[in-house]
Amino acid sequence: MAEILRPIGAVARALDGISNIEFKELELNRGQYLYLVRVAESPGIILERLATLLKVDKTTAARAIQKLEKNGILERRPSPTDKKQKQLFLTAKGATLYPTIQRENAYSNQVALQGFSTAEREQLARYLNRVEANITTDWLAVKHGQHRHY
Amino acid sequence: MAEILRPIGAVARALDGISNIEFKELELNRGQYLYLVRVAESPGIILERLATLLKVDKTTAARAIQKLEKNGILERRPSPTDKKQKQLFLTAKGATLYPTIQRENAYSNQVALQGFSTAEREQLARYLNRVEANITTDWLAVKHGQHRHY
DNA sequence: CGTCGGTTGTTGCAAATGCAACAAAGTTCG
DNA sequence: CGAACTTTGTTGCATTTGCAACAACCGACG
Repeated sequence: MAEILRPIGAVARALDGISNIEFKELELNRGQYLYLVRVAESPGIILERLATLLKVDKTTAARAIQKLEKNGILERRPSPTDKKQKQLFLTAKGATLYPTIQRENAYSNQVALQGFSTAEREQLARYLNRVEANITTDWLAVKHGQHRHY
Repeated sequence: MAEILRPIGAVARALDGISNIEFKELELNRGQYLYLVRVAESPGIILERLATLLKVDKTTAARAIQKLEKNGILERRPSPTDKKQKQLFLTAKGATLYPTIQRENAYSNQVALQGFSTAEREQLARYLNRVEANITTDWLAVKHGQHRHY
């Protein structure tokens, strides 16, 4: 059976490692760029949804967001419809960082896809979206305490 | 341009999160399973190579290995040919954990590839190996302090 | 031989990560 | 309504993670 776990893990760690090093000069700590871009693209998003999108623990996301808020990169506003929720928005300062992150990510994406034809790139993207959908179910289940039997 | 960074990151975090939760009952802490399987498959491997294979910082690998040694899961022996190097081997205890990890990983792999034909699975695996090769160069360069311009 | 660049491994910080356990607000349904 | 369950967010703790900086060894080249 074809094995995809290892290259996916290795590529993800490599790309994340590169980004973390490169974003130090933006004074972004490890992982923070992930949250920043998602808030930029979905203003008003809430913590729980962000954590689910990124597949990180909600407490991890909570603290990353606290840090970003303390550093003046994003702000939290109480949701008008649900007092539990806090909506997330970029500050002006945060908005200035977004294009740089995008440019870096686009570059890494391009490096990752070197030698791929347009058709291959699109096919790979479609495959990966299917894989993500496949694994999301199990991720949520295991996160919520369910046991898988194998 | 097709975007592959995000699904790769999300899938990797999801799979890693699942494995870490499931391997708690083997008394393996976060990430340790990665090192264990590689040592199982390449007895005598050294730290530096392990870190490069996994795309983690060598200090991270060093401490994971120290912990695994302390817990009696693997052992380090001085290399006969190079006094700098320490070769890694599983202990009997470590060897008993390997099949379980393999079974879990195979299951996750199968879940990830649900709905994929055999041909699609193989193609995706080939694509991912190409991506890994593409990104490894940049990862090594950035890790060694080089700047990319984009 | 000896020094000098590359390899391999280690500690010292500082920080992120995530499981438990909780709190508070919402929702469902008798 | 109101109790039970779910959603959303938070702290406490233990741990991993990784950049700097170092030390020891190797190998090549004058």
